[in-house]
Amino acid sequence: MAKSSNLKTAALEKSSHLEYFKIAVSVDCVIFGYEEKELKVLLIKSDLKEFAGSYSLLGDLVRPDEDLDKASYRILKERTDLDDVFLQQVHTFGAVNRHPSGRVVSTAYYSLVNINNHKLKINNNDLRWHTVKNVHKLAFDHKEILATSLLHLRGQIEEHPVIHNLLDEKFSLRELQEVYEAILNTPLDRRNFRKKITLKNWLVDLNEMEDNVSHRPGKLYKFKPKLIKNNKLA
Amino acid sequence: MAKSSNLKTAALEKSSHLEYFKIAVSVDCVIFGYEEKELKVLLIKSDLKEFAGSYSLLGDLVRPDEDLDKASYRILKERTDLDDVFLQQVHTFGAVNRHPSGRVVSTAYYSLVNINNHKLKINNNDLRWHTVKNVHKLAFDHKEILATSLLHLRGQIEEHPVIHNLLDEKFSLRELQEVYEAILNTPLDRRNFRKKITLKNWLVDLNEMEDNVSHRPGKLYKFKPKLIKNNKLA
DNA sequence: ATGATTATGTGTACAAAGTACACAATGTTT
DNA sequence: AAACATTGTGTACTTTGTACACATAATCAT
Repeated sequence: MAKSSNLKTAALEKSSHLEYFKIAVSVDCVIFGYEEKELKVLLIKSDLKEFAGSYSLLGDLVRPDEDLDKASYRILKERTDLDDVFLQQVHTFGAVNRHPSGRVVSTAYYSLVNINNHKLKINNNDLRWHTVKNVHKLAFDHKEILATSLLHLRGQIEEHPVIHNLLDEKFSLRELQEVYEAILNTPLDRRNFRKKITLKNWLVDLNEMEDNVSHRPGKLYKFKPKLIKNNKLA
Repeated sequence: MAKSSNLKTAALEKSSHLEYFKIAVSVDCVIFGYEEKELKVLLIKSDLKEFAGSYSLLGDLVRPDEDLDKASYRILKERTDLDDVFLQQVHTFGAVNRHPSGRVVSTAYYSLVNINNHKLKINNNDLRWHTVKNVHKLAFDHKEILATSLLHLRGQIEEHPVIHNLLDEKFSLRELQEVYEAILNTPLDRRNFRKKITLKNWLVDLNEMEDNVSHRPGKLYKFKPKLIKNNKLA
């Protein structure tokens, strides 16, 4: 806590502005996953009486000595044990009455994780994956946060290869298309999808085939390693 | 301040989480204007000793009983006396040491105002318009906030008619193009610009001509009123 | 092993949008 | 009336988006 002396105008001197330090800052993480052709989101049963039975996003208060971005990583790490994850700020929600227990301004981050690679700290029924399409009510303003984050995600996947975070390293074009369809909630034309992906030039042909399907196997691809590295915020 | 009784887990009960209420929340407004073919930004001389001589964005702490969005309107109103203004959240900056006097998480908003219509509370030399291109150093992390907001603005003007906030009601296509060129910091082809604008279908031909130019006058246009109304955040 | 089933892999015709580029018309200044 | 400055306009080409059908490869059931 920098205590600066001789400020011309002590705009933030604690002693004279104590009333301003009555707002808490939190982070809410919208953690998207993908499984069985559905876009999922990780939710936890709310522990507040006001929202008994409701689910909410994973959030926590930001510590006074913790960067906002770091707080989002901490929350993700605590909940999923994931260390090296795609995470991006979406929006900050600051309505006065958005939290029943006090004034809390919350910054939303969204994340994409591969569900199968991380069946980790998610053991109990209070913390589990929900199909985004079926999420109708959430505690606090979390429904709005989820909706905003989903729109944000839909914009991102058109321009950036962030979607790789949801898939295994190797995947077929069908699998990739299914992820897009799940996120956009709309069917896509197969030939046009392949043309579009080809134009983006994101993929490497592995010269391997699927071997676990009960029909003609497709070719396997991966994302260009360079793109994946640039994907991280940190 | 809702004091809720019988919380299952009092995640935010003040008494037990006092240490979290040590973060202040502020809003910084990136107020863009346009004058003499240049994109401008409204800056104020910093009143903190650490940044003596530096300029900073217009910002203020958010009051405990004030919505985040409302705070940005208040700041704009206080500084420019503008009431009915385009304002949009950009990003939240939360590095621990971004403010020398304490922990302050700040949410940036950007705004577009017509400089000529609002020569208002800007009387003294500590608060004035600066050409964005010439802004090199700012107090705090405000250079980064400005840069982020400018990128955001560049994205917005391609998709939304927000630019009307910078112009008088009636304008020629040349004037409109000059605003785009100032914001994008690049020259545009006149014929292609006109085609693009025509396709967007944002303008109404007023069947009037410029009368204050010393050359062939251009036709005057205005933005469709419907678009302008949808422009506000409320 | 054969036929039915399922999913892969591919190309063309058309529409929409972006880009590069030049010349005649209109008003002002001298 | 000539020089100047700026408006207003269109075409050819490229790129991107969209609609759409058929042969091929592997599995499954009999």
